[in-house]
Amino acid sequence: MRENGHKLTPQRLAVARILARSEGHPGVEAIYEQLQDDFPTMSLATVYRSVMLIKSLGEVLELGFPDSGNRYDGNKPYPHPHVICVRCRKIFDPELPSLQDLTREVTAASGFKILTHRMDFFGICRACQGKERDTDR
Amino acid sequence: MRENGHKLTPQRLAVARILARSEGHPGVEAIYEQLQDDFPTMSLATVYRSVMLIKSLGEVLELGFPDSGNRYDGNKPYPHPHVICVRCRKIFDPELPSLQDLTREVTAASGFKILTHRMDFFGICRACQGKERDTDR
DNA sequence: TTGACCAATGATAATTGTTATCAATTAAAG
DNA sequence: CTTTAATTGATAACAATTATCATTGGTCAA
Repeated sequence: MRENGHKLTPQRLAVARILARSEGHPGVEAIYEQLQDDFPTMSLATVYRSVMLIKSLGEVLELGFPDSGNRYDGNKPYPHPHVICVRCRKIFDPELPSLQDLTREVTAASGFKILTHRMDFFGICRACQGKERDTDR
Repeated sequence: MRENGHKLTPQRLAVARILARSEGHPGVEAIYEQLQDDFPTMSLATVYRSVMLIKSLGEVLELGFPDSGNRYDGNKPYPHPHVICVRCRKIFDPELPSLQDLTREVTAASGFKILTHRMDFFGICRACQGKERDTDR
């Protein structure tokens, strides 16, 4: 990761590293906690700023949720569908061949110049389906 | 609109009426402003509470955005795709035949029990494409 | 290598959209 | 009408994020 007129600080490097390596889609708080070992004095504000910068460089995809913090995907920093477990909050990336057809249809149906999109499916993951739930008792 | 153990107040009626009649997808603030004529003393909190109640009755769809207030759709209170203009913030409902295939693929690919979904396309609407933009000068 | 400058940091205040609190009001049932 | 619990209005509290500002520290030129 090289910079375009931005200073390369240890803090930024650390955040970028975490984003690049995380398989699950971490939130700012999760990133902050992972940094506690190596950077105990690092401010939460710096985590926000670093993530914002990396996002502006197009190296991370931001997944905003209105009721809970944003999550970040550093592995596929371009729009793609997500499947989210409403129980354990895990996020998966499904392969959806029909997606191509759909985006074509959107342009045709709306006349918009489409810039980006957001596609989230919410449900119960296989693991959580296995566990007993409240309604069973 | 009848109630299931909830009192029918003028405020709730007014909010429900606005939600049912609005073609554009209004936010709480927009609803609040429309109410100023008939209910000048009505509290913003009551707007929030009324919308929340109506949502819990399944009569309105909530569209949450992390950076800007939520918007509401009282005409189609079930999950469906939206096309949103990033310039004027207008929201349209496109017809997307491929949607059926896509939801099938999600279930197959993820193993999730899908409960709901959220599908937003962001771009520039036809009207805003016509207007000159900053980059032109 | 050193020094200076300006961007970045840390700590915290401010902000925004939303929910909670609570005394006063009012819809609903008798 | 009266009673009573739900609802309202006003405002405080809240959570996630952004802004502020004095201090620190990368970076680059000498």
